[in-house]
Amino acid sequence: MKQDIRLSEVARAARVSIATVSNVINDKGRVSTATERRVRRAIEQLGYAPNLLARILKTNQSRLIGLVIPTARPGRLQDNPFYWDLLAGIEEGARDRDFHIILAGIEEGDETFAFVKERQLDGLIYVGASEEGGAVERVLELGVPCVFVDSYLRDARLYQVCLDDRLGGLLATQHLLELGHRRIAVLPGDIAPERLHRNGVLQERWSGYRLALEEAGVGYDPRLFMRYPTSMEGGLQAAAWLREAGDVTAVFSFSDISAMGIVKGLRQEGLGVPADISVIGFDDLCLSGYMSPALTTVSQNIVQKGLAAIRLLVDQIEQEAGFSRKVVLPVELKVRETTGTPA
Amino acid sequence: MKQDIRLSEVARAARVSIATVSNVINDKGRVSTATERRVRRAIEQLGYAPNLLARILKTNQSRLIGLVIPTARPGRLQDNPFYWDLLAGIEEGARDRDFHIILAGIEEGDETFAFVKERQLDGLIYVGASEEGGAVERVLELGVPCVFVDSYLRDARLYQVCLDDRLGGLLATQHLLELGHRRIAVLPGDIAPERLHRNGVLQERWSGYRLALEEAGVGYDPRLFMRYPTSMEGGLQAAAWLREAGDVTAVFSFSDISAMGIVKGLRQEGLGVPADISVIGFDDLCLSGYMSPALTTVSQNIVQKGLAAIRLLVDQIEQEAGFSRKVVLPVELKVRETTGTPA
DNA sequence: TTGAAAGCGGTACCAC
DNA sequence: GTGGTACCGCTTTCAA
Repeated sequence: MKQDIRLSEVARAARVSIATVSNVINDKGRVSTATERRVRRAIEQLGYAPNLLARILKTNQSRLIGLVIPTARPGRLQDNPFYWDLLAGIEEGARDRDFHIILAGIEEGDETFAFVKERQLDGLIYVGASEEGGAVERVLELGVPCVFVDSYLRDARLYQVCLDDRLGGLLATQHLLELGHRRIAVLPGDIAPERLHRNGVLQERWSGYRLALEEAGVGYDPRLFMRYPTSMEGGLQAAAWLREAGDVTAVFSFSDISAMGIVKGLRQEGLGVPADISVIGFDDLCLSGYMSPALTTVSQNIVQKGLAAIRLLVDQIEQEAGFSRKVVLPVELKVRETTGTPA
Repeated sequence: MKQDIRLSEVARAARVSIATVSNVINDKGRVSTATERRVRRAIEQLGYAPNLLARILKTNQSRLIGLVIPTARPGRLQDNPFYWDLLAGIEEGARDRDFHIILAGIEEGDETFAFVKERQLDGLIYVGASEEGGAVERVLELGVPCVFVDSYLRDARLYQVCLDDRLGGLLATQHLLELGHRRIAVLPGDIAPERLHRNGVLQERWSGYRLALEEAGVGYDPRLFMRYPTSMEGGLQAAAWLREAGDVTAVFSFSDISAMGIVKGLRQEGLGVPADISVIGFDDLCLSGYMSPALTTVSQNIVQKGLAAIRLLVDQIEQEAGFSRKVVLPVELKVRETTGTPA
């Protein structure tokens, strides 16, 4: 659709030059009150809306932020309602600061990020980036402000938003220990123990788990390390394994979604939660508190996460150097119904 | 960030005019194979990416679609994971057709939709529009292709994607009737019976409910009409009411999210599901099948919904007039664990 | 205070 | 086939 009304027509209607109209629109000041009023009325009457594209072409500021989300990674987006909350926070924050969000689902392997230059994006929020595959390097090469959310990046120069994951791991494990559990299985996700250190988030939660164990003088048993995908399905598989294990009385899942699967699976196998096995998750999805039984979990404010990401990004874009490149959000233990004293 | 490499530099490197480079880029044909190769190599070597904004300014085609989502309406977005699935479908469809999605959370009351003209959007997908407040009229005035998803619009000229809601209502109710239930409560949402006709989706599901009752020769009792918000919280309230009602043996909730709340609430009140009361929902969220007990529901393919919306929109944008303005997606009854024979 | 005019980076028409 | 050039709609010097 073509521009129906443009600057020149407003100018004609107000009997001034286009430069003056432009000055009025951008509040440049140097316009007499009388003319300004004339111009504003003309704008009003004609229902003029400026063409941002033309403006961007000139100013190189698109006020457009790309939200980069790897798709088709099993156990991530499609399966995890977590992302909806995050998105809500990001959109809201962007709107408040007069930015728009452009959605970019990508295949991490072969994405060139051409759209960033093509559409002159002001910045990027990259959710769940991984260090592998080189996608992150390619993004950085673009030279565009970028914030990584829930990514597993060890480079301290990058802007990141994450949680106090270690504390979360600690709190969850301590809670189970205090209840009297000693055989506490752990489900980080679909990852081998020796690769845990490459994944910041999981590594931290893991450290918290180990730390709590140590403080309590409980030895760590590597056989209690489970490896299943971060999804409802993965939780189901973990439940089957738990049943075989026999002596495990509690599980710490690093995500609510798989914790839900575990609870579901355990019950299907005829085991009681928390009667036979206690389950604790991580995330506190909007649904977690409403399950039956309600899930005990480590809570994070996901909407806050989105807001923080936007803030960090906009500060970069507008050169307002923030103090820190990494925002660490707090966690909170929410004790509900899936944990109890061991049988 | 300023354009690092532009057409003119590619032209210089390839020793041709910018017009020729443009012709190569846009596959206009009229270029000799030799020059084309030279140009392509220059593009490659310089890492040139065209500036879409400049192109759009000239061609008026932004290949950008606005996804309009009313925010802050309780019981909608924030609370309902449903939208995440929808979004995934829309983004995927858009990507396949080389469009990008720009997210626009709006307050339905006072949104002017200025961003549509400002950013020269090619089209709009409006999720959950309501006939009230005049937002729809304002959108239509823009003269931009538009598709309404899950909106309650009676104007047959509008492009819409929805479900076979009536069939869904019919199937759900028939299922309960066949199990032997006679006192079947219904929870459409936070809406009065006399206003139901203004809301296409709910009205249709309602018709299905009434129809099934009629076919089975079961009289309709208006006291079984519940009115609570479409959210987990609303379901909880409904559960409290059900307990008071006493003789109700089954409930049909028009959304999974409130059905989950009902199940949760009922159990808290000490009632068994489905032992005392059967519950059936509508949506089939990704989590619904994994709850304990798993929710019986009317299933819709939400991702398909997103894809259909994009198709309908792109057909409009590219003038490929489709047959029909309204796409009605199928529903399917998924019998799981929350329904059974009455006590 | 106001206006004329030179771009921003492309597209497309029209000569050659 | 190829190149010159007039726009697209706005911002921004620089003069008047």
